[in-house]
Amino acid sequence: MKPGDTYTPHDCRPVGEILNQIGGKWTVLIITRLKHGPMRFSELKRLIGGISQKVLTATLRELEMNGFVTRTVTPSIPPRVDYELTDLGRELLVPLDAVSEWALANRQRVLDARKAFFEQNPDAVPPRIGQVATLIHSGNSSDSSAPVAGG
Amino acid sequence: MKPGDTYTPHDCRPVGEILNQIGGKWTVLIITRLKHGPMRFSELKRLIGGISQKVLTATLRELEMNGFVTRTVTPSIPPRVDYELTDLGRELLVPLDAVSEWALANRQRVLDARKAFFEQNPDAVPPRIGQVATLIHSGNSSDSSAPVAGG
DNA sequence: CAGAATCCAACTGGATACTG
DNA sequence: CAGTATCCAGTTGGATTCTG
Repeated sequence: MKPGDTYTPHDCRPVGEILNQIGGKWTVLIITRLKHGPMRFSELKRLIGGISQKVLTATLRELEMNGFVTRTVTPSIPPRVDYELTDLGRELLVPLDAVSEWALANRQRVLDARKAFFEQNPDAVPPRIGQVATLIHSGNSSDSSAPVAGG
Repeated sequence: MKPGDTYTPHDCRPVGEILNQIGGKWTVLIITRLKHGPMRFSELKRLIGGISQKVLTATLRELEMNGFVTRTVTPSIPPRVDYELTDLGRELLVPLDAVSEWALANRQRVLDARKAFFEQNPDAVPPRIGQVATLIHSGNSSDSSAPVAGG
């Protein structure tokens, strides 16, 4: 875009829809968790940690609807359900994984930035929008009560 | 990972924190909107559309705390506030933009998958988790009341 | 084990009014 | 214009209980 041009937000809207799908609080975590192959419901739940059964079920259902994962029921006793990435899901995994990697690689920088910010604005109060930001104020976070993610 | 290995979710947790930060409903939109340079509050609001002033303010504040954007106040009358990506923000933009691009490029495939799913499960009800999924059921979506995003 | 259903507190975010 | 403060309805999601 050359300076002077008016930036036309042409195809912005449609993307927002999809982003809402893949930008859910847990979507990235789930999809990256399925990176290495199919996984059972309980495995996912345990690996992710901090997600309730209700929400995990709902999120998986949504991922299924959007064609990112398949749901395979094995009618044994006890029953067994496996979730696996579809081709579409595996493709989405690529950029999502990049985000995940970035987050892992730059965690400390963000933490530092946050620390610096609060040193300069001692009385600033972290706004809560959208999903919870688990680390919020607390400088460090060897705290293991936080949600999960990564690669 | 070789088969037989137990997948160790080593550094999963910390990343989740960061993901929560950048995975907010509007974060991706805002950051990609700042791609081409600084932008005023009202510009952002208009470009994004569908975001309330309260939430935009809060989200920007959070981005600022995390070191992704700077906030520059020009004490004129009327006042003027510009937001701009920091170095950290510009780095984050890279993977985030990739996600955005992917969403744009694959919108139709997701829509098709959704359509197919609902044809097979006529009585399925889209679960609502996390942020709203604006397109939900409705087959197509030339509907322009949806949120925003993209490149 | 996987998940559906119910209950309910907590939080979110929109609308509105007001300020510098 | 940019933002804060307040009010408040709607939604979310955790806990719990129950089923095949």
